[in-house]
Amino acid sequence: MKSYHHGNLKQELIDCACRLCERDGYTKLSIRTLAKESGVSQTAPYRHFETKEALYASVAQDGFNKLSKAIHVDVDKKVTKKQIVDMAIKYIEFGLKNANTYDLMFGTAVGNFAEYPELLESANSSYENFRSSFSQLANDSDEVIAFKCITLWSMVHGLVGILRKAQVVADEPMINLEAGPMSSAILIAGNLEDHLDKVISGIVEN
Amino acid sequence: MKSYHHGNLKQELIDCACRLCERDGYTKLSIRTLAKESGVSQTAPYRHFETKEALYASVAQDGFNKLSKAIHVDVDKKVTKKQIVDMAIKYIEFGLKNANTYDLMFGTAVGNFAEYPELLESANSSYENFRSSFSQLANDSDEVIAFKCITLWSMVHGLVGILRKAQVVADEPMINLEAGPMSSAILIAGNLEDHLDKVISGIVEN
DNA sequence: TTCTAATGTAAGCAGTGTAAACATTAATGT
DNA sequence: ACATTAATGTTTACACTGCTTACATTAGAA
Repeated sequence: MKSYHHGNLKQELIDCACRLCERDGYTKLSIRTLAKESGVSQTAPYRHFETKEALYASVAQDGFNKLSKAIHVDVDKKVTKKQIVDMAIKYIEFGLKNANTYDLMFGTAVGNFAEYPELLESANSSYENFRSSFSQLANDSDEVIAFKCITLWSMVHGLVGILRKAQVVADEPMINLEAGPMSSAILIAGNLEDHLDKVISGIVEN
Repeated sequence: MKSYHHGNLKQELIDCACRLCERDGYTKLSIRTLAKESGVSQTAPYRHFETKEALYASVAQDGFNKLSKAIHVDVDKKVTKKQIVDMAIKYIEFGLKNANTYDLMFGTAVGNFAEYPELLESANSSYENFRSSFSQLANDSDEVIAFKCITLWSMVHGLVGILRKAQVVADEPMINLEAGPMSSAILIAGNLEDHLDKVISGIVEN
């Protein structure tokens, strides 16, 4: 005995989309199967998402919120370099554990974040996590902070991409990643923490 | 007066696909329009590419070949740090100028390079460009070379991603990229070369 | 010259995003 | 309390997609 109105369809669609996107990759997601999964008609989702891209935007937003939590550093007290390194590792772990969602966040599936204000805010907020940590590390100008910040962000972002591709590009993978839980991948990638420490030192100590 | 057999369909399909992928993004490419563009029937392409992914693989392969040319450094003589920095800049320029193709090369559209041996070889060859340059820079073990190499590659790869997103993520773009020719974007991103030099120093000087 | 493999075509299936017209109900204003 | 409206659902349909199957043509090898 189900009522005509679902009651909480939008959130259920988002949750379901997040699950399916992460499981199968966002390209495999169809609005029709999503609707079926939620027990509504094929076109019901269009009452909540104007286009498929808008749905992607919601999934990406959820991803940025989770990323913010994952890399959060308490900035009440002064931030140490070690905390920055930890943050970098947390970031990379997030990118590897949530690879498909990460694609949605940083790929081209959502063309222009400005069209989705909530996504834009979540993305900016993730960036702000990076920025504020750096601002508590040394007495730099905003400009220098921004540059250090972007340099680190680029590095961890790039590492996520390369570590994922590494399994694929080479006959003998350049870094031997286990398929299993990614925390062990970090261990296997071995010197990663040392290297992050080294390169981050290069960034931090001007 | 056209003959039943096209004569050079495969290469024409690849060329056309490269053009359309770079212009509109690979998601917009359809095999049907590609066939129409080449004046053959809808299903003719399937005689040369088993699946759409196989077509993507050819486009990606072409991308890696172009990348190799773009970043090539003559390794007969000893390589200087400045040459490494130049290579990094060339890489970033390539990624920004050929953004859509770059997505195909490093995204998930082609799931497993090993299924496309020619693609795999081109990709490995690009990597080898990086590796051999580093090997001419200092007397490091293969392992150390590999790690330095991956570290730099990750950084420039990440920069490509972030510089592209930067225009989108923030209200005020973090780095003010011109939409025009990307060489000017590099100029506008201003301190980029300095920063590359700085961070690369951190990598290179162990 | 004949046979075969390579390469082309035609027709059709199952699935997609999304638009338009209509049905039901929750919320709102008097 | 009731009428109206806005929100949210359904039905139907269109144009498009990747891909399969069965068949047609022709280039090249035997």
